[in-house]
Amino acid sequence: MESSCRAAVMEGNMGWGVIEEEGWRKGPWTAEEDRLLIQYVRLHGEGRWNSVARLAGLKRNGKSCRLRWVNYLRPDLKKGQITPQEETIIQELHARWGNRWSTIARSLPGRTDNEIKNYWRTHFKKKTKAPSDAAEKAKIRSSKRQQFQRQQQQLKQMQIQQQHQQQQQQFQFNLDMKGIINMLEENDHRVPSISQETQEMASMYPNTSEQQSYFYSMFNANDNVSAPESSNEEILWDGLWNLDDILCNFNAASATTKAGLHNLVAPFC
DNA sequence: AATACCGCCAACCGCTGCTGT
DNA sequence: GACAGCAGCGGTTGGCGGTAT
Repeated sequence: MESSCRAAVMEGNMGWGVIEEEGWRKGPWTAEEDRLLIQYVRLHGEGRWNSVARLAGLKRNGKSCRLRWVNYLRPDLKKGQITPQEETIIQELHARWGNRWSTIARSLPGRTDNEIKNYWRTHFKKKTKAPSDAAEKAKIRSSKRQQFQRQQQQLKQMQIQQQHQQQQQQFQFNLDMKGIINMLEENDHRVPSISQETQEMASMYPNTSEQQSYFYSMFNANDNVSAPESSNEEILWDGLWNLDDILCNFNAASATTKAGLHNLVAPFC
């Protein structure tokens, strides 16, 4: 919103928003263009970006539309400054993966590769000014990485499938949790301490051991209760941030009330 | 008060890899 | 297997706004 206004202002002031030879508009997006793009994605979903111009009546090329959506309009984007936890994760992951911004972004839900890239450039690049042959070293690292990636790819695909199945189970579990919360609200009595409660909640699902262990890992991370083990490093890192997020919410909702419990479950929905 | 500098961010560009034919 | 089209990625650019001089 703010940016759209700013964009519109920029366009007005600077005469940007050029029409290319091919007829594509360039430069800052207007509020109207944003509206059309959002409408298009609602109707047709993400993807097929080259159809956007035709179907949505936008004079933007597919690339531009995709970028605008991914970096700014997506509803699941996290607004606001990078938190210290996120900063730590960015540093860790950059040390691990280098400039693979999209990979890093996948571990920071709601953050875009562009955002992380920009953040890194402005916050860390100066601090970590490398020797002159850094580019060469990076190339070598990159080729090694690609080799490694190919080897891992097949394994990864299998793991992704497994992960997807787990997510579906988790989604169902969250729906169940909502139901429980509704029940609690109906009963309208004070909720006991969160730790005790998590055990009670989990015990309500005696036949779904996976859900139970996941639940324990989320809410009892501070109590040294073992989380489900993952053999895959990336899944582990993906989970790391989610866990951080949950713990933040846990602290914020530390009042042992039903409202607090609401906040704990909300991030999954 | 003027201006130089810097951080931030949106957007573009070129390249690469994937997928369908 | 070759090719074309497309999506995605990383690098780069350029303007705005805040701060220092």
